[in-house]
Amino acid sequence: MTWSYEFSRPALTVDCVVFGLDEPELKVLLIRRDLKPYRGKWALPGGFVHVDESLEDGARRELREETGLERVYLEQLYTYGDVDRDPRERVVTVAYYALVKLSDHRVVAATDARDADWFCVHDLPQLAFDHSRILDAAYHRLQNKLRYEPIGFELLPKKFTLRQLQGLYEVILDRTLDKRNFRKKILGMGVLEELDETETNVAHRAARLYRFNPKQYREMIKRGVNFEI
Amino acid sequence: MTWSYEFSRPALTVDCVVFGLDEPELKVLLIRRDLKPYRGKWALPGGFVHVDESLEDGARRELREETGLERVYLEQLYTYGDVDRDPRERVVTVAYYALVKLSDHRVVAATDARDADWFCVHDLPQLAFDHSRILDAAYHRLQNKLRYEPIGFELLPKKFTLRQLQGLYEVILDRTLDKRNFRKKILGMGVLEELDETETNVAHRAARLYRFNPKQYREMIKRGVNFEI
DNA sequence: ACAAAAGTGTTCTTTCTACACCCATGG
DNA sequence: CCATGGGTGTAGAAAGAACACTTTTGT
Repeated sequence: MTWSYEFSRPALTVDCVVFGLDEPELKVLLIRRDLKPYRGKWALPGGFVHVDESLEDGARRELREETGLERVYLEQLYTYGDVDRDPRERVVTVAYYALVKLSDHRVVAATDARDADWFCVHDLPQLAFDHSRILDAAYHRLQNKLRYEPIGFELLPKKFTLRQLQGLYEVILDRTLDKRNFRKKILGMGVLEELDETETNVAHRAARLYRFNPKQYREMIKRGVNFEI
Repeated sequence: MTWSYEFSRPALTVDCVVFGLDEPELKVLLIRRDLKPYRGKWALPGGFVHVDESLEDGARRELREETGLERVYLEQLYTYGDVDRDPRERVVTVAYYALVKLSDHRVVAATDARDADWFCVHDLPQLAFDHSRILDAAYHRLQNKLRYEPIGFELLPKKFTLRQLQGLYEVILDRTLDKRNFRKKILGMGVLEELDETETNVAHRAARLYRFNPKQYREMIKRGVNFEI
């Protein structure tokens, strides 16, 4: 461990894969680059880490600056450090993924006079740098994590129907689920609060609304039961 | 994304949590610091990332330089970037964990005239920096990963008994397993090759030796079956 | 012959999977 | 009254958990 190469450090950035549910589709927020390498190509929101902010703070700051998003679920994904992943110079990036409630964040784009847009996870444009690879990893992580942690609720409005929840699982896991088994399982865990409210403005029987109860979830964990769909 | 702070980049290091099985104990390899902050304290092997090497290459180089270990199983764990995690200056570290066959690497210490030693995972000294936190995270990752990926074999000699394998799972998962159910499950997966050899030098009936077959494992994955203990 | 660990099946319980009809509501 | 999705239970299959004795070998 020496200090000798002090003058040639890799640069450090953060990049965020932002997922949003635009029922019935799962989408990702991308930004069109207006700078030199890959100019005009779509890329993940992100940027350089400041020397006086933590990695997560940096990721949140970049999200705010580039997309206007705040207070989202954010989790570190992986760190990418191939020597030639940026043609300009050595850049190591710490990738995060975020889950946002599109219901709360309808208007997102162009905050920074930049071109930003939501793309279907299964119909993505070519991306700058190694961002496709990062996005793939984020999607796989989301698929895995969804199965044993209650992160799906981060993508739905606070009040939702069981049908919405099931649709969310189906689109992310990319397979159909049995309606009765799904309801049995999720209700059996006792982490959903049944509300005295139903959907409105639907041309058929209105579905009951539910709310995720994090307190009940934590108690369930303490009991040693684990969330799993 | 600007280039304006070019002159104040965080430093970038890699640190490795090296696990080894010293039957019946799970151990971790630590190095005693001989430099300024936390001098004399135990720490994870690691050091600065060179500008012309990938993160994983850096981790492997540091492992070689500080512990003499080569060709080990290595996987990225998490990146730690709290602003004050190093008292000298801003240092972001990409943590890896490694699994080594102690049978192949009996002699490890002092390669670099440094003090290195193996410690029981459940009886660790105070560590420098935030290394305790990193080690905890690595141990949890190992516990989780062990349950659904065949990484345990990285800690055993090529030929091993079912008892050794079970002991490995028990010490890492920190609970006892039923012998018959364990054998049924692991043999039922068809990824172990039964050898025509048995233990030697034991004061009781000698157990049969087995070998992990990665090819059979890959075929099992292709069939959509998943490894899970 | 004894100590020490190897090796081996069955039963019960729990969880998972597959599957079809009536109901409520809005148009 | 009809179209649309909401809501509900059961039976069979598979997986998981609990459990005890005989065999082999070295000393």
